[in-house]
Parts: sequence; structure tokens; C-alpha cells
Amino acid sequence: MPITADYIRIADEIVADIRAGRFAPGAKLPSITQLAATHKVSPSTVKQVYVRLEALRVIRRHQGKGVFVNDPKLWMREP
Amino acid sequence: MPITADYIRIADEIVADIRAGRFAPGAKLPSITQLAATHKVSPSTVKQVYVRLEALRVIRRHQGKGVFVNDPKLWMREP
DNA sequence: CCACATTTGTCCGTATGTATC
DNA sequence: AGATACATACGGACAAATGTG
Repeated sequence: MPITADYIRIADEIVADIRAGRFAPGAKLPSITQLAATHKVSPSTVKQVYVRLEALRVIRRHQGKGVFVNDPKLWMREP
Repeated sequence: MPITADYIRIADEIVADIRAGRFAPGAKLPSITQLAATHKVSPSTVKQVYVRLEALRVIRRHQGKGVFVNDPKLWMREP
């Protein structure tokens, strides 16, 4: 049974949170520092989470402002 | 005109290479060390390239073997 | 306008582990 | 056994954008 990497697990949790409505489209996600603290990982790891979610178009990163949830219509898809 | 980050520029070049047929589906991409050398960036930056391309499903990373091109049908799309 | 704190952006270097050849 | 290659995580350094006072 493979253990999932932190940066993928955390990314998946954020996607699940969005799908569950715990983060609305346009909402600001926790800062890198905060997320690192709550998940007990380094800021570098959280940055990688956000790089991944940005590639998936789940979020937009905005330097100096924060990280924001994209409209799910932009990224939701089957499979 | 904003300058693009290395890890995005390199990722885009690889996608362009695939679209142009310079890398066929299933082909093995250059190793991280090689790609870092030819682009004059650090291995860390190339890893970030591959994390991004994996999220976009352009490639599969296979520990100990290499990085391979996915079938474009898996990831090509109109935005 | 300026100073400051906060936040993300990018890149680098290192350490350790695991898989493959 | 040894070499090669990717996997993950961490830490640091500096830049750039933003907001506040």
C-alpha cells in the first residue's frame, strides 16, 4: 500500500474542501505559512502544493495578496 | 511584457516539442540532470517542471526509470 | 512619498529514501 | 554490488507585489 506524498495529499484535501463547499469560489485560501503550520510541513512543501493546484487550474496565486479559489467550472472534470 | 519563470517556460517548451512530434507518446524524456544542464538551471527547477507537467498529465514520472510522455489524447484540450 | 510588514514567486542546494538497471 | 535516476522534503536567500500607516 503506497503512502501518498504530503504535497499530493494536502492538494487533494484542498480540492475536497472546495468540492464540499468549505471554500467558495473566489475565497482566499490560508497563507503558505499558516498551511505549513497546520499540516506540520515546511513552507516549501506548501508552495509545491500550490504549484500543483495552479497547474490544475484549481487556484490562482497572486503575489502579495494570497491564493484564491477558481470557479470549479474551470477545472472540474471527469475522470 | 512579463518575463516567464524558468519552470513554466521549460514546461511549455516540452509541451511544444511533444506537439511538434519531437517527442513521441511513450518516449523517455531527458533525465533531470541532463535537462538541468542543457537549460542551465538547477535540478530542483527541473523537478518543479516535472511536477507541473505531471499535474497536467502530460508526463508520467517513474522512479528509477525516467520520465515518459503520455498519450496526448489524455491531456490535449482547448482552453 | 516613504517605511514597514506580510505574502507569494522563484530558484537553489542538500539530505535521504526508493526503484531500476 | 554499484551506478543511475527519480521522489520527497526541508531550509534558505532574495525578489516582487500588496496593503497599511
